[in-house]
Amino acid sequence: MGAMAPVHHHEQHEHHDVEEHVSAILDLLRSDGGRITTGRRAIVRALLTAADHHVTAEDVTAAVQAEHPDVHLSTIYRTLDSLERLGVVNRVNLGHGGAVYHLVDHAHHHLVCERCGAVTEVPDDVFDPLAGALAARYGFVVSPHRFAVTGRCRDCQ
Amino acid sequence: MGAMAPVHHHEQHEHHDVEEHVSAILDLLRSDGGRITTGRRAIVRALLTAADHHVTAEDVTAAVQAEHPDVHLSTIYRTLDSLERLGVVNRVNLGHGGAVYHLVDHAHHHLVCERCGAVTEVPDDVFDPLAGALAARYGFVVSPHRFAVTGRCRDCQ
DNA sequence: GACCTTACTGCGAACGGTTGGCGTCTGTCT
DNA sequence: AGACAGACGCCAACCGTTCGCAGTAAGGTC
Repeated sequence: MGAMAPVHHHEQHEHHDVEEHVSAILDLLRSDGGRITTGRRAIVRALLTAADHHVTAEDVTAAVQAEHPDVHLSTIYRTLDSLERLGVVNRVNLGHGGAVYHLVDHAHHHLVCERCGAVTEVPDDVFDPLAGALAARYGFVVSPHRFAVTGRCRDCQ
Repeated sequence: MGAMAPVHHHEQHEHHDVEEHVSAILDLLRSDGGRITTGRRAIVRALLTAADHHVTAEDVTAAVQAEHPDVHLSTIYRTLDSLERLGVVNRVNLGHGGAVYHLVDHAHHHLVCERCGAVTEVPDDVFDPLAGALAARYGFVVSPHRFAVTGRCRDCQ
């Protein structure tokens, strides 16, 4: 059995991880004086299992409402807000359309194509020299992952 | 006389420059098939004489309406839009509140403090290494001055 | 200078994303 | 179990911006 269904085991394992992670985040929420509701649990789960790392409030709403139709949009905003304050997610304003959220441990910056709208993730280290220079010259500490760089992607030159 | 009122002369000179600059931009607008109206002239003048380099559509509206009260907000948006297409101004989304516009020849990037909202201008060259790295690694060409970097300014650490 | 085309205008309504107030409900601590 | 503080659904308002409309006027052409 073990050798016959490794993928299945793997999925179980991932599922287990997700639930554990969900609980950890909810605990964080509770230890901050917050309360745990089914809505919040679903929102956190949606964040952890999102196909894309960049989800809009609308994306989260769709995922959550698939299972819990009466979780209201404003609840999603409020919960995402709480999660951001707790440092669980980052909210990034990509400039066009709504903001996107992603987990802080998916640390990266964003390149947004002003033509086709494509979002490219780039690792932090590309920005390190810039961050260093800004800190040294201006005393300005860049907030990690809070901003997007606009330009033209490879395909849209 | 010349030695007695240099400032006055200087102001006259600046004023002359501004009107010349206004005309140059309006000519650009016309040569693109556009038309010149008192509203547009006032909008361009407002841009050129703005105290701050970063003006919101509201700022422009206030300045324009001081002299021409019936120039409508939507006209300002439309004109700023045209000017951006012509490459006269850049529109920058600072993330909070409205977008700001500035002349392209005031080339700079923006550091926005997420705490106090202060905007620091930084010269292009600080970003050159980053822009080079993004172009080399991702084929991504950064749009000059279209984005803002979020973080904490020196006073808000 | 009159004319005609077409762009620009003021107006106001609508948009999209987000926030706020309300009264009710429900976790959580004791 | 009871009490209190959050969180909830609902929905209206918010802000910056865009759009459609009908009217006006700029600027090339004769």
